[in-house]
Amino acid sequence: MYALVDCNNFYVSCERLFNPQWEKKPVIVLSNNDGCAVARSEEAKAIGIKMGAPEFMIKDMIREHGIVVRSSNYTLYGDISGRVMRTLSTFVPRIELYSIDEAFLDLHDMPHYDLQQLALKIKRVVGQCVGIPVSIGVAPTKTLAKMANRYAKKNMRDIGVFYPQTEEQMYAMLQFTAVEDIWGVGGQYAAMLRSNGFNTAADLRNAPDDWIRQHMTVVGERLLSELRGIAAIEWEFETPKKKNICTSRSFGKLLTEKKDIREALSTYASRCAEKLRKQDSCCKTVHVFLHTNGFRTQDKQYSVAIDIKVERATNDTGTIVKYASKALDIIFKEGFNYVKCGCIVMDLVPADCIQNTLFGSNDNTKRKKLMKAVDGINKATGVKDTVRMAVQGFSKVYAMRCDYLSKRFTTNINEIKLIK
DNA sequence: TCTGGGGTCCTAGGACCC
DNA sequence: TCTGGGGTCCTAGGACCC
Repeated sequence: MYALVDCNNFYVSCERLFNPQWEKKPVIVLSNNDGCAVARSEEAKAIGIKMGAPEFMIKDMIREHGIVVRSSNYTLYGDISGRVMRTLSTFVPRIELYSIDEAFLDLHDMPHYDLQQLALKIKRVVGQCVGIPVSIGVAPTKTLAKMANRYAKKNMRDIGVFYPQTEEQMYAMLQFTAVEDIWGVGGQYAAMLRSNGFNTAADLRNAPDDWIRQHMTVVGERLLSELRGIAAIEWEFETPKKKNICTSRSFGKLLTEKKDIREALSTYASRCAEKLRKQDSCCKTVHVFLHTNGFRTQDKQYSVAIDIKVERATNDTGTIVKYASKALDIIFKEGFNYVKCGCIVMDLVPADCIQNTLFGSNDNTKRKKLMKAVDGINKATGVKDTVRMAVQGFSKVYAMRCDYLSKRFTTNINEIKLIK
């Protein structure tokens, strides 16, 4: 059996943790750059704030209803997430971290009759120890556990837990779940399924295998199996290493100057290098992209990307920043209002088996030590660019907007909550 | 004025090989 | 009129997730 534990309106719940006066009030959290609403309290949903609604388009609603608005504070959410996950780990032998606010728990060795009680207990303890409300779904496959979780949220709000134990309960859940609300079915497949008469998970469960195979490939085949209670999606207990690592941001304002974009890009490239070192990988390709704002129809548009193969797989900040900078020199064109750029490091290989180059010095012991020192200092200060490449600069003209940012209550000594 | 960021998997089709 | 068979590797694009 699987349990899927999902934190309710996670970012909003994190914000409320340190501002309990926002309980029962409509609260939303915005995406980077204060762009769109990405988390909404139940009250905000009730008012009609849609997922992904651009902030500037819901200004009136925000004012009228006195909605509390927050900028994204990933430092805070990441720390609270860690606390939730550690608490969950105390209940079961194995846990799969699925996202910042979700985890699958392995219940296979738990006494079968007790699972409902166990789920209730987990929910209660997470509430007591961390203060974050969660919902829990229990079922024989991951897809059904996700579905049970959603059912708990929608239909059993006060209990917050759902474990379909009879055929009738299972059928009620499948019947209740529209195809577009199934994990793994997005907008495209949902439209295709509905136009062929499959409207709910109950319909889909009975779909002919070969038809599904033909229209939804092997992904659909697995989905069908999962709906029928036979697990087709495996556990992933240890987080696999990333195959690509991307750092990109929209700029806080439109940029036209190459030097400003270079500062931004260098910062993103150096962040990529850090992430590489964190998972002990090196990259063989640096990919850089840059584009204008497609929403601004009055502007000339330009969107461009380039791959650069590196001579020798690397995770050295200076080297990756240099390649990214070279890429920018190739793709940048004067005369455009740029809105976003990013760096993606690709073709990752383990750091301990790097192919040396035939010519030139392959001894980079000093650079490795330097990077280790840089990472150490930046970690100790809690500020990622305490030590940075000169080219990253100090102007920060590209910096994101975040007008409603909370303190980093749990990770920065200068920002802890004052009681009195 | 103002519209997020970071990933994965799968397939079809082209390039290339013998 | 008629133009082989079989295989691998790579990439772009589409679908999905949070």
